[in-house]
Amino acid sequence: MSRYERTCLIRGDGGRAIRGILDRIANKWTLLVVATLHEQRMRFGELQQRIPGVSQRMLSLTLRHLERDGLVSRTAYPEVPPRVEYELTDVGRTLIDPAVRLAEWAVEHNPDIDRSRRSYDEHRPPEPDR
Amino acid sequence: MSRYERTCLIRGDGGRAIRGILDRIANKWTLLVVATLHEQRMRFGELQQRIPGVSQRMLSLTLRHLERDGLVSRTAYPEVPPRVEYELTDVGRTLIDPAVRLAEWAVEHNPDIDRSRRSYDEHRPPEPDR
DNA sequence: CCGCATCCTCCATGATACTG
DNA sequence: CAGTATCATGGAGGATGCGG
Repeated sequence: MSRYERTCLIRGDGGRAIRGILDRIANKWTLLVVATLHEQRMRFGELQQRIPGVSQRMLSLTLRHLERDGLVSRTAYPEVPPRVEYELTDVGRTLIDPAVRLAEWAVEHNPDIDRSRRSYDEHRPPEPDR
Repeated sequence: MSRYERTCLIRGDGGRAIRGILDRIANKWTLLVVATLHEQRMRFGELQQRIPGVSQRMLSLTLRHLERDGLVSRTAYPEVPPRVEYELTDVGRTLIDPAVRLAEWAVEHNPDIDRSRRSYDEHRPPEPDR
């Protein structure tokens, strides 16, 4: 794949494709939920315990978005007390791979980036006063 | 790499690494700028022409963030009128690969997701009135 | 030509409280 | 247990005008 072809995959159609997927995953919790569910199917409360810091509201919203996109399936059992289990769909599982690539990149280059930021901020000190 | 190890890359340290990289690239323009610069070094105005819809302000902000992170280098030529050229750094170029994976995933699965959304919205019609 | 300053709007996130 | 309802807030993004 040539350099030009690679950028076309990103820039194609004015970037609508890549933007669509970013709009989906580029929020605080989606990838964490997907990664957590990748280990095994799980109940709501279990998910909340395993994802430190997520609120009931945000977990609920995230799961519903994922369900709507067909990346997660939801199964409610008619019991008392209620039990609801979430599970990655086949499509949802395919998202793990590109997400892991991204995580690998992050882990590998975070030191470089942090260093660059410190250097940049040093040469252009932000508001001294105020 | 086992399934557990893969999720660890994403969930490790409570997801801080993946969140960091998402905070960087998960905005409207960053990946488009990186992909466009991947073809060749380029001036500000040329970038703006090649990225449909970007405003001067957002292009300027995006470029400065990328420069701060060390993904893009900026060269200003002391001429009149001013000329400024932007170019991916070595680190910046390494971002293309994971970004392309993501774009491939998007292109491949967008149809599935669109179908799922339509189906979901059909069975749960949103506010009929109002 | 390049790009910063200002003002404004909207949405994602979060805290809290309530319900089946 | 598994959510929804309500309210508050910060930051992303856009429009416009000025400045070197």
